[in-house]
Parts: sequence; C-alpha cells; structure tokens
Amino acid sequence: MNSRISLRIDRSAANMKTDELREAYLDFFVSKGCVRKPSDVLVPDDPTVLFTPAGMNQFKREFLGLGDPSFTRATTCQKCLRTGDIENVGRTAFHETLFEMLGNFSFGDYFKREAIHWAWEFLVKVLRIDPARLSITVYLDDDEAFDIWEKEIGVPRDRISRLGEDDNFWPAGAPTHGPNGVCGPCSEIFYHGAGSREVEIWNLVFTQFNRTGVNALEPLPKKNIDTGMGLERAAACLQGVSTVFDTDIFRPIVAAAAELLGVVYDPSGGDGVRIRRMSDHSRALTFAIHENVRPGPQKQGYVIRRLLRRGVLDAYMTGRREPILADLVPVVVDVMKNPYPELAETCRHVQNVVRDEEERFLANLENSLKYLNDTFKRTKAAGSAVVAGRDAFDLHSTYGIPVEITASLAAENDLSVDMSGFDAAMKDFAELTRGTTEAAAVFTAGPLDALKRDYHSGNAFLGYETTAADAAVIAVVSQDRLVDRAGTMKETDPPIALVLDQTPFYGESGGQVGDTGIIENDSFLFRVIDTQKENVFTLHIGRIERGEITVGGSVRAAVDTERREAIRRAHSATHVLHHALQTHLGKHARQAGSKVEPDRLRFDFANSEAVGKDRLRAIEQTVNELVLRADAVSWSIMPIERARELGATALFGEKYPERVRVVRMGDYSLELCGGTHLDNVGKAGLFKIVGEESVSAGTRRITALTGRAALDHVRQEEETLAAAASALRVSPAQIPVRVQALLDEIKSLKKQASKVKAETAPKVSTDDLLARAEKKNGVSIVVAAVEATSPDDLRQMVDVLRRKAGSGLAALLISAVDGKVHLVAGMTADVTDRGLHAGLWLKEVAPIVGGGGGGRPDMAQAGGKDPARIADAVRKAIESIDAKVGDLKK
RNA sequence: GGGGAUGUAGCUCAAUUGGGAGAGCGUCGGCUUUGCAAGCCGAAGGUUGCGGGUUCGAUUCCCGUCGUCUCCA
Repeated sequence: MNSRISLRIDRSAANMKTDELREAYLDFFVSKGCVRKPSDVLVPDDPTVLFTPAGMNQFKREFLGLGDPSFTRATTCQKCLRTGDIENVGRTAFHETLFEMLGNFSFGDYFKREAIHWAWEFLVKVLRIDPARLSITVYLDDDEAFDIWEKEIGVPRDRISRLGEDDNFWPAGAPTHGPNGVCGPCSEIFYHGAGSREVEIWNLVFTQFNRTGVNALEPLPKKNIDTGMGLERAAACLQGVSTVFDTDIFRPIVAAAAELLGVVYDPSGGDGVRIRRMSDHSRALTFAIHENVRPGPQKQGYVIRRLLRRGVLDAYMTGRREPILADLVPVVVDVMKNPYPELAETCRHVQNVVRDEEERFLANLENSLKYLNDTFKRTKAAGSAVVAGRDAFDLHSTYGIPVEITASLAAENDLSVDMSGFDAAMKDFAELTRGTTEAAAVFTAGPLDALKRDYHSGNAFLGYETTAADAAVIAVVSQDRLVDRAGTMKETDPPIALVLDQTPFYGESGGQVGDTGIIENDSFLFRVIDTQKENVFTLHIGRIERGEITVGGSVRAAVDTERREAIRRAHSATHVLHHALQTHLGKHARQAGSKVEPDRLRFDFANSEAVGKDRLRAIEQTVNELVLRADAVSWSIMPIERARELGATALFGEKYPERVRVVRMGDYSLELCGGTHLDNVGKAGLFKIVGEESVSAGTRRITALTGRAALDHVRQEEETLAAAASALRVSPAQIPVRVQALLDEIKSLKKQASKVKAETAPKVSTDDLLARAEKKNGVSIVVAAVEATSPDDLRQMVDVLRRKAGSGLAALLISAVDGKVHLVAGMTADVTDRGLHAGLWLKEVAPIVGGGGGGRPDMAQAGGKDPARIADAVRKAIESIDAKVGDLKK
C-alpha cells in the first residue's frame, strides 16, 4: 500500500487525488514513528465543545501527560466541524464547515526540529512542491524556529516573517488575553499559487508554555507538537485549482447541487455562492446526522438545523419549493466512501432526517406569509416604504423567518428592508441573551487526573462476574477535591465519592443506571446511592454513615443485588425489544438511545410515525415469546473489526475502543454492549409495554416494564378495574357497557332537566312583560326584577323578548341569584341603530347594586353584590332609559 | 441557560377596549343520485393546556407551571 501510493506520487504528485493525499500523509508520519489513530467522532465526549474542532481534540489527555503511555507520537486525519466563519462559506476559496485535518502530534517526544524538518520533507520531497512557492511565518521572538527554518532547512531570510500573538500563537492572543494553561508559539507554512494568492496549508503549534497570568509564561517540562494541515485546501493547491470546491472530492457535489437547481454552475455567477454553500453544508449534514445528531432547538442539533436551513433557503431563493438537500446526501456518501465507508450504512436514514427537516422548514416558510403580510400592511399604513429593521428582526427571532425572505417578499410589495437596523437589532439581542461566556480553559485537570499517573488504566470492573468483592480505597473525592480521609456525615451533607482499585459496582453508562449498595470495613460503613463513571474511574457516590474512611484502607464492596437483578432483567429485555422492533417495523428502527433502570426501560428508536396499538401488541408478544424460549445469554471480548464482521449491532456516532464486548442472545441478538445482563433471557419474566410516544421528529420512545414491576403494574390495573366494577355493581367485563349506559342516561336526564326548567322558570311570562311595557318615542321599555336561576336564564328571557317584540324594544331584567345580582339588558337592532346602547345603559344601573358591567350595543350583562337594592336599580334603569329615549331623534 | 411567540372541537384557525365559545374541513345520520363524486338538511363533538389571582363576570388581564415553535448561547 505504502509503496503503491509512493509510486503514484512519483508519477504525478501534481495531480494527486484527495484520497491519495490523505493516505500519503498518514503513511509518511507512520514512517516517522507516529501511531496512526482513527479520526475521533464528530461529536466527542467533551463538554467544552459541540463538535470536534481540530485534530488535537482527541489528544487533550495525552498533552497533559495523562493519556495512554504506550505511544508518544501520533498521526490522524480528523473530521472537524466549525461554524465560526459560516458567513464566509461559499464566498471564499477555502472556508468550510466540515473539513478534514491532517495532523501529527508529539506528547513530550519530538519537538521543533523534527516537526519542521518533516513538514518540509513531506511538502517538498513527497508532494514535490516547488520550495519557491512556500513561505514561512514564526512567532515574534521564536528565534529557535526561525533558525531551524533559515539555517537548517535553508529557507531564505526574506521568506520568513515574524508575526504577533494574534497570528502566530495558540490559542490566538493567549499571552495577553488568556486563557491560562498550555499554550505556545506557532509557525505556519504558506503556499503561493498562480497569481498573488497565498494559502496557509500547514500550522505547527509548539506547545511549550503554561500561562499563569498576563504575559506570564512558564516553560513546560514536557513540550508537545500539534500540527495541522487542511486536507481540502492542500488538495486544491496540489490539483492546481483555485478553491476547495474545484477539488475532486467537491466537484461531484457541486455539479449535483447545480443540477438540482436546474442551472449550469458558473463559479462567478450569482448562484455560485448558493451552490457552493449547499455543497459544503450537505457534507456537514451528512457526517453529523450519520452520528445521530438530529436537527433540533439546542446544541449540536441547532447547529445542524441552521446549516440545513441555510441550504434550503439558498434553494428557496432560486425558486425551489421542495426538499433538495436530501438528494445531495448520496453524492456526499459516494465521494467520501473510501475513507468513510460506514456512511453508506446510514445513507437512507440521513436522507430521511434531512428531508423531514427540509419539509418542516418549507412549511414554516409558507406559514410565515401571514406574518409578513401583517408587517407589510403595518409598514404601509404608517406611510413608510421601508420595513423597520426591528420588525424584520422580530419576524426572524420569533417566527424564524430569515431576513432574506422578508427582503425578497418586501421587494414584491414595493418595500425595502432596513438592513442596518436589522443588524443593529441582532446585535442588541446577542448582547441581551449572552450568557456567561468566559474563555474556558482548553485543558483542565480535574481532581482525578493526579490519580491517573498511578492508575493510568483506571480501576478494574468485576461486576460481570460478581456483585461483591474486596478492594482498596485509592481516592476519596469531597467537593471536587482529593482528600486523605473523611468522617461520618449527616444526611444533608453533600455526598462524596470513593474510588476503589477494583469494584463490582457498575457506573452509569450506555443508558444503564449506576448501582447502589454498601462499601464497608470494620471501621466504617459507606452507603452508595449512585455510581458514575468519570473517564477510566468508577465513582461510588454516597455518604459515610458510620466511622471514618482513609485512603489505602481495604474494604468490602457489595452491590444491592436485588436491584442489580432487576436492572439485568430490564437491560436484557432491551436487547430483545430492539430485535422485536426490527422484525416488526423494519431495519430502520434502530436504537437512538435508551435508559435502563430496575425493571424499567425506556427505548428510543428511529421511526417516523406512531407505532400503533396493533403493532405495539405484536412487538410485546414477540418479546414475551422470546423470553419464554429462555435462550442463554453469553458475551465475549473481541476486536472491533471482528464484531463488525459478525454483524453486531452498534450505535452510530459512538466511539468504541479497539476491543469491544459483544453480548449474544440465542441466535437473534448480537450487540456491542458494556452493560450487565442476565445469563438466560427467560429470567426477564413478564415484559409489559406501558407507553409509546414521540420524543422528537422521527424518533419514538417505548417505555416498558419487566419482572416484578411488570407484575405489579398488571396487578394495579386489575385492582383499578375491580374497584370500578364494584362501584358499578357489575363484573369487570361489563364495565364498558355499563359506563356507556350511564353516560346515555346522564345525557337524557340533562336534556329533560333543561326542558323542565324552561317550562317552569319564569314566574313572569315574557308576554306579560311586553304587555306592561311602557311605550315612548317608538320604543317599548321593559324593565323588571324577575326570578331566574342563572345569568343564562336572564339572557334567554331577553332573547325571547327581543324575538317576540321584533323591533322597538329596550329591555333590562334584574334577578337575585345566590346572594348576588345579575342584570341583562337587550335591544332590538332598530333601537341600537338609533343610538341606544345596552352596555352603556347597564353601566349606569349596575353601580346601584354594587357592581359593574358592560357588553355590546344589542346585548349586555352585569353583576352586583347587593340584592337589597334591586328595587332602586329598577327605578334607576327606568329613569335612565326614559331620559335617553326622550332625547332620541325620530 | 436566556429572549420572543404560541396552546380554543379530531384537523386548520376565528372570537372586535373583559360581556352569549364559533367557522371551514373531517366524523355520524337523513334526503337527492342507477352507482360514485358532489349537493342539500341535520347532529354529535369543548373542564378554551394545567393551577392560582384580579373582576359582578376571564378564551381575553396578572402570576406560576407544563408542552410546542423560534432566535441566541
């Protein structure tokens, strides 16, 4: 392999394919003694970053001297994702969101001299780049690097420049602005292509200092090397093209994007930026979603959603109204299939996720037309031809309407958008919502890191074979600090953590909760309330109930076995469920996450729709049938490649070690899993699904019970049913019929009751009221205190009056109900047309009985608290309406 | 984690400064039609997310809470 690549290079390094360049680099540094490590996942187990930003990310611990000591030099091709320069993507020659970084790393091993010599050797000897096309930068006072370049390599003085901390220090500006911690000067290599363009293709970081304050740099005892060479931009240089989008791994994507838009790709044309951006974003989407990142409102999901929406927007602005990025996914998969063959396995799934989100966003855009029209109307009503930046921003922040859409539709309405106002509003908003964003230290050493020097591979885990073991206390962590001893604690004290040299306790991982139990010896008793994993150590979290713990003491560690058994049941059942889901729903129903607790499990899986009652029942049935078969469960440790060959189920986007544990059940289930399992599936007992729901678009969640919890659940339902049956005095089987009969009866009784009320309620008939009405100026006035049971009654009476009178009526009825007073006034349409208002009338009357009221001109209601003054209110009502009717024009 | 929006019938949404909870689609029944599509008539379907408060009266106002959408970190 090595020699074949070299041959190709000899023949034509100038036209090297990107795949060849990647291999050539890795081979070259392997020949220099570096261990070739696979790319870390894009979403690393590192809370300080959302996505892997650089090749060194997976070696943070090694840089601290806490890593695997079996190697001190490494080389990788790392997939990285950055969105810091997202605005430039597609506009410039080299900015990308997803890119691959070629790197070589030294952890206290080789340093400046070798790093510089090898960089040069690779570029000039292997890639055969003309030295005249290369120039160098070093940090201001880094004479060591300068001298190596000038005296040893022979680079002319005028091709080496010294730059300040913003350009040639890592992290940028660190001496002055921090953060504290490991840092150092860099040296960059620039390639000068045709014309005056120069491209930074190589960055050597010499981490040789520990920063403790402003410009306070202490030399590190062990110096490190961290180099990066951008794969795509280097490929572009070698292939003699001017942008990464013209390289062999981008051209097919760009061509496909152009074709989907129905245009010919013109690099300098108006659609050029859009096409390049879509091409770039489709790569990032494919890789991230392959690792099970889903577009969503937070964290990684939000970054992905933004990328996707920008891509869709580009297509939208060129007139496309249907999903289009999903069709680019297979193109990306094909172009990247040599280094990343695993992409092919999830291609369909990734496409579905992308298409779903595209449809969601397009629907969103359709919905937004309403809000846009409102805004345009308001703008025009205010006599302006410019949509305020603030309004455009509100549309953006509240409804997710991109300002590009607002501007485009505004133009169709002969309006423009105040873009600088928009930017200002955006800035204010960022100011407002900015959280505590301090420059977090890139390297932080926790309390357990000191421990790693002595126990670099962590503590042994005995929990697969036993639940109790003798062990030694190797650390006690209290309030994030290592302590030598700890005494008896109160229940309200914050818990502490114990680390043992070996333990049967399972630390929470892979969805399985941590064990609980007891750690003790003659002098103390420690109750473990939870067990967590931190890197290679198992933390037993809990409180000392008696005595004192000292580091180094020997102890007996015993897991709560009953609880552990219940966890084993639930975990094994999870694997069986996974298998059953794939049989009933299809291969796409892959695990997307799980939580395993004592006799209770939650299982998330990919499925675009609700599973439905029937299929859910069939799935439950299948699991129980398999439990009844009582197949043996076995497990073994094997190399990851072997596990893949056997077809073991693994989660995408998980980083697995080189040797993995594979759990087998009968002839149907084979999964990579570190959890604790039953030795026989039959021990799971009854399996009962108790819930199925959606967690996010395209992902469903099943909640189920096993063993005792399942039995308890069934019993409880039985009891509920029995209680209902006894209350209804029927057998449980007859409950549905009985309930239906009761509901029918209630309904007919209600109907009957309202009928009776209507017949008996008014003591005074509406006819009487009308007959006694005083007529004045063409208006019949009805004001009366009546008996009614509710405000509704009064309303109905007023309605009847209005209907019977037909026209020329003003009525106001008052009634005392439950110690309160209700008033309702109503008028026929012709009377309101003449200027009378039922609401205003009531407003004058209601205060008499200690209340208020109002309503529409034709119908109003009011209330009061003083029934004793109803007679006064009646007088006031007559007075008031008399006056008003008298004032009426004819 | 923070800002904004939103939650009303199975679905999509109304409800004018706080004053009778509605429409369209869908469902069911009847009529019309050779049948279908459609049409006409009618009916069922609501603790207005949940919990407090203000008020004579809250879908509407205030506070809290839960869910969804959205922008930012």
